[in-house]
Amino acid sequence: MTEQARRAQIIAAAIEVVAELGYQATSFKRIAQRAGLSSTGLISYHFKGKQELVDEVFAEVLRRFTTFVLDRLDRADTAAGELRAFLSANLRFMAAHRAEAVAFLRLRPHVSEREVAEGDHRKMADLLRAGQAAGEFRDFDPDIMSIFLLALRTGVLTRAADDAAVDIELCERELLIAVELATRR
Amino acid sequence: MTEQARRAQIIAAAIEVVAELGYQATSFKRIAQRAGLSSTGLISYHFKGKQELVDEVFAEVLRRFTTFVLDRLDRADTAAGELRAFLSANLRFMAAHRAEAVAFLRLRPHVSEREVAEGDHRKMADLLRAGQAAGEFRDFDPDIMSIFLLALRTGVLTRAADDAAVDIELCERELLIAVELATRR
Amino acid sequence: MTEQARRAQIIAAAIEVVAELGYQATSFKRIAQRAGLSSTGLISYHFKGKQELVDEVFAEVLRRFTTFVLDRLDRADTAAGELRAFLSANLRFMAAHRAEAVAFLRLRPHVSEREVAEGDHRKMADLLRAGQAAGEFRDFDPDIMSIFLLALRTGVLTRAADDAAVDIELCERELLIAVELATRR
Amino acid sequence: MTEQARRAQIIAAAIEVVAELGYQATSFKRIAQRAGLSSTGLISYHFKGKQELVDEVFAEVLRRFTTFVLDRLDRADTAAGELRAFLSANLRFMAAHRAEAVAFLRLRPHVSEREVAEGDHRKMADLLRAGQAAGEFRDFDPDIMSIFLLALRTGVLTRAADDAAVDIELCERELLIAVELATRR
DNA sequence: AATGAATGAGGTTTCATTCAT
DNA sequence: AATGAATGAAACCTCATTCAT
Repeated sequence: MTEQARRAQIIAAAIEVVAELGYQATSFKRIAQRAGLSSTGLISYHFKGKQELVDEVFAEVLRRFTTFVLDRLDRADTAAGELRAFLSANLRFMAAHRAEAVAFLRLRPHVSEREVAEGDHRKMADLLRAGQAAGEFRDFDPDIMSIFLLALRTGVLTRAADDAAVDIELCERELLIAVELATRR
Repeated sequence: MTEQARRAQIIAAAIEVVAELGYQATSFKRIAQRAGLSSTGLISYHFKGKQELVDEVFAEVLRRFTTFVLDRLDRADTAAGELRAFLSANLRFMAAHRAEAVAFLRLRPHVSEREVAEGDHRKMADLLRAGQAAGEFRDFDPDIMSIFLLALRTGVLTRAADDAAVDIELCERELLIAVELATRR
Repeated sequence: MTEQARRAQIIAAAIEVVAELGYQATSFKRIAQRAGLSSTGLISYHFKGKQELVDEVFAEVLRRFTTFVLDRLDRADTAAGELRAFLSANLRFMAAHRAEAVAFLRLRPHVSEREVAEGDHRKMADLLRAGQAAGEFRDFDPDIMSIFLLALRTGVLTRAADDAAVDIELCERELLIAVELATRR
Repeated sequence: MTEQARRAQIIAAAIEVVAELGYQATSFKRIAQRAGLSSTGLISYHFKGKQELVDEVFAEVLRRFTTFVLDRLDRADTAAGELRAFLSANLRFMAAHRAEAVAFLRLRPHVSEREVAEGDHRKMADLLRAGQAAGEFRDFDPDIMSIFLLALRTGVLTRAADDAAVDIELCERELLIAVELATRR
């Protein structure tokens, strides 16, 4: 088996275990069992340590998340449209890729480089500034509003992660309305 | 020393440790050191197990949090006013009682009865419904809006917990405006 | 069992294991077996880590070694006499306390503070200087001669540790003569 | 690549690693990294096990050491002269080939056949006996004096290995004087 | 009520060695 | 001859919990 394939297999198993049992209960032993590996030594063979594994798992999830969102962003031609598309895509990711979304939320506090886990803030603030410059948004503080919008994103995802009964489509509709009201000129 | 006093002492130490080092690094050993206890056995003696300790610590923090917030809710005579007071009080709790607030955020995912950690939702939804009945709020889904508002509360607190440089008063002002816009009739 | 007694027991077991199997093969598991402990965790309970254990074991051996030697030093009234007594006592320690002596040699390279393991050099050089000042010794470089004398001490002990057939009393007589010739005025 | 060349390459890397990091930290992994090998399996392929590798590395270092010393022994025409040349050459080996000298000292305790590591003793005793027969040396026990002289050799080298600031030439001069005094008729 | 030593399971990690290719 | 992934034992260490005193 090739290095890349094995790493991918381990990462996939880790995502599942984290999503099901949470970060705390995610041990090398459980990942190895889930992946059908013969020993935990194999994980150490492919990853320098637990932190590297966590970082790579998170990076992989983030990559899929980002790709998913970006794919749904290109059609937007206004800042407000882009913001709507961003929020919609975020919620839909939970519906379409539950395990990854849950793993994303659970791993975030344990990623070694905080920057990676919070990479969205700057981009979001820039988008808001652009929308203000274009006259689409009212005159709020873009850095603070960025905190609000990402808090909404994360909070709704967390709620959906905790309670599978949450109606994500309904959340999406209501969220778009509320954000529109809170940001428009 | 009385049973109650001992438990309070242990809980106080646990709050500090959780706030400083996070849930993961919070072991009986560290709590005992912080509290100046002679043995971790003393913790096991007063609490049935780690989960009970965690639950009680969270309950205690939640009690203080709730008291703090309720104290600032009395004066409100409208639903919108109460909502504003609730949000303000929440943010101010972080400024006034940082350790408790951080412990609250860090313990929440590990509390055994989910109900406890999310007790706010029903009350918030009821408040929103009352406001809608009184014609103060527009016609959103109160359960969903409740998710949003608590997501904002938690997200802003989390951000402030991670980054002490966040200007909580500015957040408060902007948050009240945004929520007003998103909820008013 | 009291803390002190347990530590002493573990240290005693460690001395035996190191003397018999060498540093490399000295694991917590083997020490625990030798001491009749239920688990290696007990060692970690009494010593912060392996390095602390090693350091304490060495310190204990060194203490016994030093006491043994000092007890045989006080009768000397000249520097040359003290030097002879020192060398004699060193060799006799091997004969009288073989396990400690072997452990001393085997642990020395792994002690964390080099200073401790090489504490003799300064004192030896001082003794040599005193002897030169008193006209007992010829005009060698005392720091270098100190290296030679301790090299002789260590080398002979090492030889005796490796080969139990070495006649230590004969070594002692010959060593005193050789050192006398090499150092006298 | 030829078998012999590969073994030599591995041995060379092992010498460096042992000299730099000590025996304990010398793993197949580090040797492979140092040698630029693709896998630790290659080491196992060329050496039956770790012990064989250690033995061969030591044998190789010993060979170079011996050659170096023997090259400087030819000119001596008396036993005393040969002894002086031997000691000088030993100290100079450290100055000229530090890595090999340090590896020699660090590997010696781990060589499987003790005989190899202590091969010098018999030859040294023979030299001493010859010197006594020729009337150059006084009437000491040659086997014991052999222990002393090799202890001096090893001790000084060890000291120089631990502390690069030791002045080897000064040691050499002082050593020759001391040994002359201790052995001459 | 309190102590503090003891327990044993479980964690991550390193290691020499093996094996299919 | 070489590769590099795989193996499984063994290492040290931390943990919550138990228990005799």
